[in-house]
Parts: sequence; C-alpha cells; structure tokens
Amino acid sequence: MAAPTRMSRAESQARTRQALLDAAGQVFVERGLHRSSVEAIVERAGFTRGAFYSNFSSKEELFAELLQASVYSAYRQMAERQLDGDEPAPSARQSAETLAKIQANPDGRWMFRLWLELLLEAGRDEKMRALAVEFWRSNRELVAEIVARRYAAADRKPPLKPKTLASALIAMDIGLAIQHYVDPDAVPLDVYPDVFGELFDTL
Amino acid sequence: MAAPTRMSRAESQARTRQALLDAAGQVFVERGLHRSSVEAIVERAGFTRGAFYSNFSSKEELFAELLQASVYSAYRQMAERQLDGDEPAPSARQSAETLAKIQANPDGRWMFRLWLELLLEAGRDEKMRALAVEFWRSNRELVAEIVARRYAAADRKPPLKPKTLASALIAMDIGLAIQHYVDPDAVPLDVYPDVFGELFDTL
DNA sequence: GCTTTCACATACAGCGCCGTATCCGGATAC
DNA sequence: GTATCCGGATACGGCGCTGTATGTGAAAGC
Repeated sequence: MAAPTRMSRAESQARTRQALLDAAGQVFVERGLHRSSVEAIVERAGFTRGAFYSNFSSKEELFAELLQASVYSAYRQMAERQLDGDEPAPSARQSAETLAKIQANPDGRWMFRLWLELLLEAGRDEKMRALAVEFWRSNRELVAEIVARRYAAADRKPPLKPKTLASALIAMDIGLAIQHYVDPDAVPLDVYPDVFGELFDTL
Repeated sequence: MAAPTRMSRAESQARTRQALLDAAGQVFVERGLHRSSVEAIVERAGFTRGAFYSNFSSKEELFAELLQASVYSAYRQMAERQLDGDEPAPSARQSAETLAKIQANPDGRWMFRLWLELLLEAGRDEKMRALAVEFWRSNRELVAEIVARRYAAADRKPPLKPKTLASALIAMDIGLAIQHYVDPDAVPLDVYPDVFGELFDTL
C-alpha cells in the first residue's frame, strides 16, 4: 500500500468523499445521471452504501457538488487565465482554437456530458437551475469583459452590447460543440476557427 | 361521447396508439424521459400496461417514434415551407425572428425539452444517435441550400462553404435557445434578430 | 488506558416498476 | 349465427434500488 495505513479521521473521510466523487463522475458519464444508482457509484469506489449516506444526503447533492468542484472550476480557471494574463486578448480565431481543443480533449468531453445532464435537470429542479444560471452568468460576464477590452484596445465601438456579443460567442461554442458531439464527421472541430474568425473577427 | 361507439379494430388501435403518444409527450416533458414510467404514461392516457405492450415494445421505442412523428416533422415542415416558397430567401435577421418565435411558443418549448433528452441519449444509445444524426444532417442540408441560394441570388461567393455556414447558423440558434432556456432574463429572445442580423447579414 | 465518538459496514423492510402469461369481450370472417 | 382473432385488461413473479436502523472497530478525548 502506498497510502499510509494511519490516517486522521478527517483525512480518511476526505479521501472517501473524493473517491466517491471520482467514481460518481465516471458512472454518470457512462450511464447518465438517472441510470446511475447509488449502489453502482459506491461499488465503483470500493465502498458500501453506508459510506455514501454518511457523506452525502442524495445523489443529486453529490451531482451538484461534482459539477461545482470539477467541471465549473475547470472552465472558470481556463477563462480567468485568459482574462488575467497581461498579453493582449487573442483574436476570435485564436480563441476558437482553444475551444476546439477543449472539445477534443477527453476531459473536456466528459465534462461536456455532465454539463448536458445538468442542462436537462435545470428545466425541472430549482437547485440545478440555480447552479446553471450562476455558472452562465459569471461566464457571460467574463467573456463580455474580454470583448469590451478588445474593442477598447482597438479604440472602436462594439456593434452590439458586449453582453450580447458574449451571449453570441458562447452560443456559437455551445452550438458547434453539440453538433460535433452528435455527428463528429459532419461537423468537425476544424470549423471552429473558420467560423469564429469569419464571423467575429470582422466585427 | 362525441366519438362513435362503433369503431373498426384498426381505428380503435390507432386511437389508442395516438393517445399513448400524446400522453407520453406530456409525461416526458413534465418528468423527463427517465423519471417517466410506463405506468405513468398509460395512466395518463387512461389505459393499462397491457395496451402499452401491445402497441410498443419499450419506452425507448415510443420515444423515438414520438420524436420522429411530432418534433422532427414539425421542424422540417417549417423549414421546407421556407425553402419551397418562391418568395426570396429572407434576411438572417428576419429568419431569426421566426426562430425566436418558435422558442417563445409553448409547443416549441416542449419540443425543445424532448430534443434535449434525445441529445443526451444520443451519447450512449446507437439508435438515438442515428436518429439525431439523421435529423441534423437533413437540417444542415436544408439550411445550406438556402444559404447557397441567397449567395447565388446576390451573385456573390460565400466566405465559407455553405455547409459550414449552415452549421454556424444552426449552432447560433441552438446556443441562444439553450441560454434562453436556462436563464430567460439574462438572454432574452430579442437578442435573436440583433445577433443574427449583425453577424450573418454582413457576410 | 479507558471511554466516547463517529465513519463506514451490515441488515432489514419495502416500494415501484418491469415484462410476461393469461384472460376476456367485441370486432372480423365465413 | 358460429368460430376465430386480437387489442387491451388482469394477474403474477421478481428484480433493483432506496433509506433507515443497527452494529463495529479504529481514532479522539482526557
């Protein structure tokens, strides 16, 4: 065993919790949120249902935490890195290449699946909707800020409100990602730079 | 009873089938595909499980038929109406108003939900994926055709392949619809014409 | 070092749903 | 009019999962 056999209670529980979160991520991606039973999750993690119920109150709660901890934070980190960096804002075409890479990346793909699950859930469950709303709000603001800076740097006036442009940029990302998800051959990832470059760089 | 008490077997069965499809649509929208039990569907339709299993072999089969019969045909009809009409292709801004109207329409909204359910399922089930692929392929072709005609009419060369432009147009529709679905206040429907007009009409 | 605590395991009771096997009554065939 | 057919109802066995109640051994408190 690489792990020390002696652990404080807090450490031990933290490990269990994380193991459950990891296992849940895998199972959710494989089977989907609803087909995933608590049993399947704990089995994957090597525990029993007892461990689950002493760490989470329900599958939905775990799902929410998983999204907030893994998926959202990953997205945000990426976006903030771009915003905080002092380097000039990249062109739309360049940004599109980054977005395409996320979709190409296996991690990006499973996050995308979980994100879809959330989307569906958001239509019915208030907590999930709140989570989704919060995420998109901050995302839009971030992108709007980048857009605003770009226009300021070029000393030009944006043709639409930065927030609207942000919605459009995000929409294009989502829309292409979904089409690629369904039919990778018909909508390959290399349309990303072309579309973004042609549509947004001319503005 | 408005309905005649005498019906041929075929008629009677067709009614049952349709009643089950209608009921299923309602239940799917309310609870989601996976939370909807066969029992709930037949109960809503006023039948028992016996009726279900003598008309469909599984919930998934019914779902597929529901999508093909109701959702897809509705979308396609709309698109074809636009293509077949001899009137000149409308501007992107004008088309966007139509798209926004679909999202505003209650029928459009529940179709959108079912469409999301399919999307998720398409990631795991081959039959569902085939259904989704087929739908998007024909949709893209339709849009690409409209785009090509527009450019031909204006005697100009499209800046990207019509098929790529079609992907972009569809992507924008999907992306805005999803954002509006999650957070109608932050992304209202009236961004549709602005965004489409600004981005696509200039090309 | 003895007691207390608590994370996790085990045991239990039960629900909801599935899919099939069988039955029934009215439509069809002749 | 009688025999047949079959769409839908009823009955059955059973599985998978849930959530709680209880047990246990190892860390924490003193």
